[in-house]
Amino acid sequence: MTNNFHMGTNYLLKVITGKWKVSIICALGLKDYRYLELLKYENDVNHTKISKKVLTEQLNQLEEDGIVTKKSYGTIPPKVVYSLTPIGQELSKHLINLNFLGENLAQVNQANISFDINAQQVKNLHKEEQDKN
Amino acid sequence: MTNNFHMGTNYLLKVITGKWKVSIICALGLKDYRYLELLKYENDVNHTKISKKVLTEQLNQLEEDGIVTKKSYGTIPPKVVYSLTPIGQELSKHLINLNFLGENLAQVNQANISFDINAQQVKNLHKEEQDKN
DNA sequence: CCGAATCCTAAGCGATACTG
DNA sequence: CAGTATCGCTTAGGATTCGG
Repeated sequence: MTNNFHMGTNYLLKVITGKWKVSIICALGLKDYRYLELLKYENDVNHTKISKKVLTEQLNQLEEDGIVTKKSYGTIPPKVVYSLTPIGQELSKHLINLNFLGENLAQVNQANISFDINAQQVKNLHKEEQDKN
Repeated sequence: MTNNFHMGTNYLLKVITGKWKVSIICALGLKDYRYLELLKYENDVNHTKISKKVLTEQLNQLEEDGIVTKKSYGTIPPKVVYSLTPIGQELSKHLINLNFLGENLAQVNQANISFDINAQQVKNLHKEEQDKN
């Protein structure tokens, strides 16, 4: 065992670090998605809002890193379908395996396992409330 | 299977996201470390420099998240020893399991798997060169 | 020897508006 | 439908200095 026995792990972590990437990979592990369909799914399952800009960013990075592929049908209106590469499929299985350990840890830590909303989003919620009045 | 089958994974990822955390966990998986000893180890194995502030931050977060524990001997000069919790031990095994997949992915992507140095560090290297002249 | 305090920069994320 | 472009806020990480 060399000194660098964790470098592969580190690289992998870098590839999947990003607020929505795990969620995206796990979603695509079950079925392929079109762009807006995926956007809607992410919003629903995580009970918060992901912007199109960020979804595009994360998908592009995952594509660049060999986790997802996209197929564009040259139609109008456009149709683009995202799916996992073989290695992306394998990764999604590993991620789901980690879920049990993560839930276990969250329970020990008495942590809230749902998605966080940040300060800016709280401000916006406040603003929405005020705009109603 | 609920819609939230990846939330535990996401929580776990959040806990281990941080430039040095994987490296720290894997190191402590092999043996316990004192503070400066760990600092030196991280610098050596990653061929770059980790500041004491950041090491302290990451250790504190890992402690708060139930991955590491520290034991202070009340001596002068101080002696503090860091080690993994049981769940931290389990985590380190999972991380090492991911190493193969990560190396595999890096090879497919023809990516350089070593630690990156960032723009600021490049600037500092330049500065050092210039200061010699 | 083991940190805490301060200051700084770069990157990530989000809201919103616009386009082929 | 599937994205870009622009802007602003927040956070992570690093350099450096000080303290018990």
